[in-house]
Amino acid sequence: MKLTREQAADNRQRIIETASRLFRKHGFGGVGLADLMKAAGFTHGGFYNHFPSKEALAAEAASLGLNYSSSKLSHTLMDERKTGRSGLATFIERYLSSEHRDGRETGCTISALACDAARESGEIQQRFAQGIEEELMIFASYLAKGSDASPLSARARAIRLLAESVGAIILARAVARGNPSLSEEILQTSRRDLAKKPTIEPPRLRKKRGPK
Amino acid sequence: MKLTREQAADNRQRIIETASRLFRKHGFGGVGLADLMKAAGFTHGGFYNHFPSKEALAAEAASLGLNYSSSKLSHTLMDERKTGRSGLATFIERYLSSEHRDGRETGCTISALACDAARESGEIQQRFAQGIEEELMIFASYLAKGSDASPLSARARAIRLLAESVGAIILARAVARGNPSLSEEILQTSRRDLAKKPTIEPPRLRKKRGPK
DNA sequence: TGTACATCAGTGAACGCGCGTTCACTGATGTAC
DNA sequence: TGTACATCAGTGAACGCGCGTTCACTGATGTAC
Repeated sequence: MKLTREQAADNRQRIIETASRLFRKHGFGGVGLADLMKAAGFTHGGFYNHFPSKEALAAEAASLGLNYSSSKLSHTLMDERKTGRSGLATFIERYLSSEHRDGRETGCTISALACDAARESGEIQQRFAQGIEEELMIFASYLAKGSDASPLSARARAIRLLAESVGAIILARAVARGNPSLSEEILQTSRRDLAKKPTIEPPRLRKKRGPK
Repeated sequence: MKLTREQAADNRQRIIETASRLFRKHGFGGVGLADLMKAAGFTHGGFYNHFPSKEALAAEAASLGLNYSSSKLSHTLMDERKTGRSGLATFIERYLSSEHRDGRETGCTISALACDAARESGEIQQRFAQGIEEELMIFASYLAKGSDASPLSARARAIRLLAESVGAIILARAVARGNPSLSEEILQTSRRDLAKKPTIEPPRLRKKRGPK
């Protein structure tokens, strides 16, 4: 029952794609290989024809998800020329939506698995580092364009933007079924305020409240 | 070998404290009850004398960790009267330190377990919601004090502050062993820029770069 | 206050189950001649 | 181009292991009288 090389490569890819989705949904430890292979349409014995270990698959699956997110982010930001709408605003609206909160399986790999990655091997952390670095560069290049901010400052703003986006959606997910209105509030607040470029934000009145 | 009620209650508390540490380090699924009970100094058979299930312990352990964080945060912010240093600056410096990044076991429960909580039951998510709400109120009350910002705005700023803090340390942890310098950069950038109150941040020069 | 007994937090062995991994086997593909 | 054989991606059963949970048992505590 040997397959053509092409078919075998396709099957391998299908396993990675399935793993990428299931790991995002349940965590690296939350899916067994048997279920995973079944979801991809195979029996679980054949797993080791493609990968040396579950961890190796986890690394590939992480990379796949991270790469997909990067290219999607890049397109979202660049599309502002077509749509005439701020690419950053579009990103924020989508990323901090309740659909994205409820759709870990098909959403951002960083927000779905960053906590798990903290407990994983250096190999997996390297994949995350590459994915995060890629997204930071995309954000920084976008932020540097059309402003006189130095590249350094654009880089710093990219880091803060990613940190707040990831942090907000993780918080919203952590309370989604425990306090839905708090979850919505977190998303709404972040959506509303992240879209404001910090530099456009009007300086607050400094009328100081006297001591006592 | 029955114990006094007081001793039994102490033992129960010791199990929760041990669980709180180990869950933060390894995740809810990353620690077995046998290891957990052993770490607390017991054989694992006695677990069900104290808790109906592992999940029930997870909920108690989450609450314990979250309550501890809240009271620590409250003290850090209030201590600025004694230390003469901005309580917020002290918090940020500690929270986004490499020590905290490397010390999940004794650090913030939200940043250690928020991703896991997203996959857990409503019961555990309720505990997280309570803990997060508590921290938001502490931040908001601090931010509202000594400024003329409306309570609404203080609340919004509290949400963003928590989101960015949590997001930054989670990102830093996800790449700590895969790209240590990126991890440091994320912490440093967030430390440096989060400490600036957004309103104090000087408006950027608007000298616009001409098209082309 | 003293005695008899129920309580219950411990111990340690056992339960079934699902895990990651291994293995013998299959049979169409790809290759050597 | 045709034949003989090695390759290898599948299948499905099995491996040891650790998991959460259960259970019979222990014996000092706490209680009823």
